[in-house]
Amino acid sequence: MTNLEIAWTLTEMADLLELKGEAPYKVRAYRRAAGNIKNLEEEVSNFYTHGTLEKIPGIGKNLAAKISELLRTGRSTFLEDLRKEVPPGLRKMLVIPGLGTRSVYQIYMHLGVQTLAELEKAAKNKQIRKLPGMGTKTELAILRGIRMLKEEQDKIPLGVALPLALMLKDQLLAIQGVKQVEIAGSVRRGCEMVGDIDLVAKVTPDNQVAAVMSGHPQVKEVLANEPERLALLSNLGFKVEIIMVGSEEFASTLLYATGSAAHRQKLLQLAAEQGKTARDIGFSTPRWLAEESKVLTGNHEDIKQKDKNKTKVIKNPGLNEEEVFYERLGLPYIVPELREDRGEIEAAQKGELPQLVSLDHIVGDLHMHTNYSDGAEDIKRMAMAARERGYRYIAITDHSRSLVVARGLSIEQIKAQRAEIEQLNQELEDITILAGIEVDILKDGSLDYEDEILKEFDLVIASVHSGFSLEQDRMMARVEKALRHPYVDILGHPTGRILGRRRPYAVDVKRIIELAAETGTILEINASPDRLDLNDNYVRLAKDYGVPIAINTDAHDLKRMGEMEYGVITARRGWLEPKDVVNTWDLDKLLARLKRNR
DNA sequence: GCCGTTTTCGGCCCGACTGTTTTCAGTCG
Repeated sequence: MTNLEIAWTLTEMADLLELKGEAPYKVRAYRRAAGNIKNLEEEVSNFYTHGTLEKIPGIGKNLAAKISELLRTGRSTFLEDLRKEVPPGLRKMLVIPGLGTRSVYQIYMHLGVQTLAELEKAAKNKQIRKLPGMGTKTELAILRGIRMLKEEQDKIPLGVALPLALMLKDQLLAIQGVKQVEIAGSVRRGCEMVGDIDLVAKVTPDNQVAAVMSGHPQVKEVLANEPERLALLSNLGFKVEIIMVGSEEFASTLLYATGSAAHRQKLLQLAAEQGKTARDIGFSTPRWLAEESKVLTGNHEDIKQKDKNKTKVIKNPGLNEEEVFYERLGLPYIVPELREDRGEIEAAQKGELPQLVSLDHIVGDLHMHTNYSDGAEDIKRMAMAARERGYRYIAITDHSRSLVVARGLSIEQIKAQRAEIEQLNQELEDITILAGIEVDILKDGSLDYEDEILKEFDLVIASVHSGFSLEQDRMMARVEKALRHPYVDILGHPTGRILGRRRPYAVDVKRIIELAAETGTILEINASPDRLDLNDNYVRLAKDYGVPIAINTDAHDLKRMGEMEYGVITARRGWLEPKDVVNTWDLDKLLARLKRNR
């Protein structure tokens, strides 16, 4: 059992215990344990083997016993008993903003509602407002929340899907008869939310993929087992699709399975314009998808069975061999992140594809928290970890005083932190620490410290952390005031969305981008895979307006500094080049660009 | 349920906002 699976199991226990009305500190202990395990570098099973589970922070005697049972048997009698007591369907309702455990349990007890469908029905039938402490507003919040959930349709964030896909890739490579594996589909394109995980494997006819993967400990159910296609449902509820083909079909299959459908369609259209058939360019629909694609694309020309004899055999097919298909259309290679039919084929034709930013270009991280506020590590450890990543600078940006939950900094703490940073800058070589702050934008648009304080920082990020439900006029006035502030260098997570959980607050993002351009404010791509805020489309718009972007992790611990990758993927999907991203610049150039120094 | 003692018990992130009430419980960050 993987750390992620254990963490998810503990989280389910926490949810069910909370629904049951258990003591809040007990519930929090489960959640903390889950969080610690999720972030753990080492496998929990190693601790188990050595009998040192209780060495893991937040794991005591009780939780160690529960984890031992999980690792020994793959099951938990404790959880199974809990599920009998509290219907697991109630957990999904907790995602609805405004509905907490007390309300969900009330609704269950009074109306017997156990699923989202039943909840929606009860709300539509005006049953909710009859319950004590609930009224029409709650009913509307429920219907709104269910609408949001329906939009997501069981999708999973890239931050969960990508690590899983990489792990599966490694595991597949270890199976007899597997020569190469690549991730495909929306994961490869870097979409922020994905429906399933697609992998394309180059195999020999006697491969053991189906046999091994069907019995895999993380597989809950085999959804389809065909000669060239294996569809699985994982324990965590994700769909995984493995396409198995021979060498000569690998590249075309990868291209096909990577999509997007719109991009594919456009390529075929271009081929037709050039008087070529799909077969001419070696881009015929794979057999395993022939039926499905009829529905997906409605294109009947190209879905005839592939004639292997007529397909040009490509030497050493692989990732780069996808280039051949583009070449045959007279195009340069188009990377997966751009394959969305958002003008990439036209740009390729004109030789105007962007030279996209990549992780290698990133030399700093301008948004991170320490144990001065709600981070887990001290400044030095964050700085050393950044240096190990090859960064040249970081900005420490803890929370401001209004954010009490996050232990926002008092004026005295700001001074103490500044002194410590100066000391560390003397001590540490090859990295510069900037003394920054993530200052709250208060409800009236004023900032959480006076200007005399703000001007002392090297860099200021301004973010909204309260009053999310202001209507658009007031919210925009608030953000505009912050953008116009002379000491605000970066606007943090500009829309405030949390994927699958919280909608963006009521802002006009286009207007924010215009204002950023006007005021010289940098906009953030918050790289946390829960946020990815700005998203790819707005990033592209910001680029069009010439607004520079900072890709920041907002890390609260060492591990999450690694989430830079997701921010970079989002930047690439937004067509950004290194020049558009301020934390690819050297420090002098960056500092000179800050509003305060201009 | 965990942790760290002041070592077997008491503290653990706390205050604002919202929707429901008419004094407050629940939710959220």
